[in-house]
Amino acid sequence: MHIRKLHPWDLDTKQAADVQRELAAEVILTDRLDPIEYVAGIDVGYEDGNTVTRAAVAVLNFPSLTLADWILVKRPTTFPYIPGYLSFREVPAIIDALEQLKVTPNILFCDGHGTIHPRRFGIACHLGILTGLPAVGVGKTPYVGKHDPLADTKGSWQPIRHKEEVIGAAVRTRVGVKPIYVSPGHRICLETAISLVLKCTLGYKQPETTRWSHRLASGPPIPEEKLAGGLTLS
DNA sequence: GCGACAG
DNA sequence: ATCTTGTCGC
Repeated sequence: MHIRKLHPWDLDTKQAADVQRELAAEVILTDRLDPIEYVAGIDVGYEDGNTVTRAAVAVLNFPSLTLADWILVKRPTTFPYIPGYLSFREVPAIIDALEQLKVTPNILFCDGHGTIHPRRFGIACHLGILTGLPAVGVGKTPYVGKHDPLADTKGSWQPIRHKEEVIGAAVRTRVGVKPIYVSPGHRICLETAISLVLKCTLGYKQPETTRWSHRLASGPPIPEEKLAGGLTLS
């Protein structure tokens, strides 16, 4: 798939913030989805004391959630982790991975936030704008904003507000477990994003997309036969 | 000025 | 993110 090159990556935080404010204006927060046949999970891991970045993408058939395609790429780490600028550290490697995919996904599920961000431009928004694809942010911990307590039932959720604005939601995907944080990245509204995340979630806290990509990016090497295709995470 | 701070 | 022991529950 082809990805737009809208700006350089070797920027300081001042310049990066300008890029974020500029591109945030392009983000679409209403549904402009194509029929969903493939859902991609994206995650990044690190090796060798953070000097090597590993970007993984797992494309699952929807709604069966079996593996349709996957890719894992490694490249030198070029940007430090700075809250608010995660995409400048992880997106370059993710782009390398997406370009090598054989199956083009209809939507991207990113490990990290979308509009749950100081400037409303988290990594899911950045990937959505660069690829032009619908994108959703799926985070494990809160970042900015507050929300009321969640009911302890599967599927319950509460809006997250920041500066008089609803920017995402805390979603309980499993009883007795802390919620995950969902926010739109691009071409999708919050309610649809939550619904889709729940449809991709089976018996675990994280949706299957995240579980696959996380295992590829951070887990031990996976035997070829286990990745042959059409399989379910075990 | 002080505290908080996605992965 | 990564490292890493012990512990609780199905």
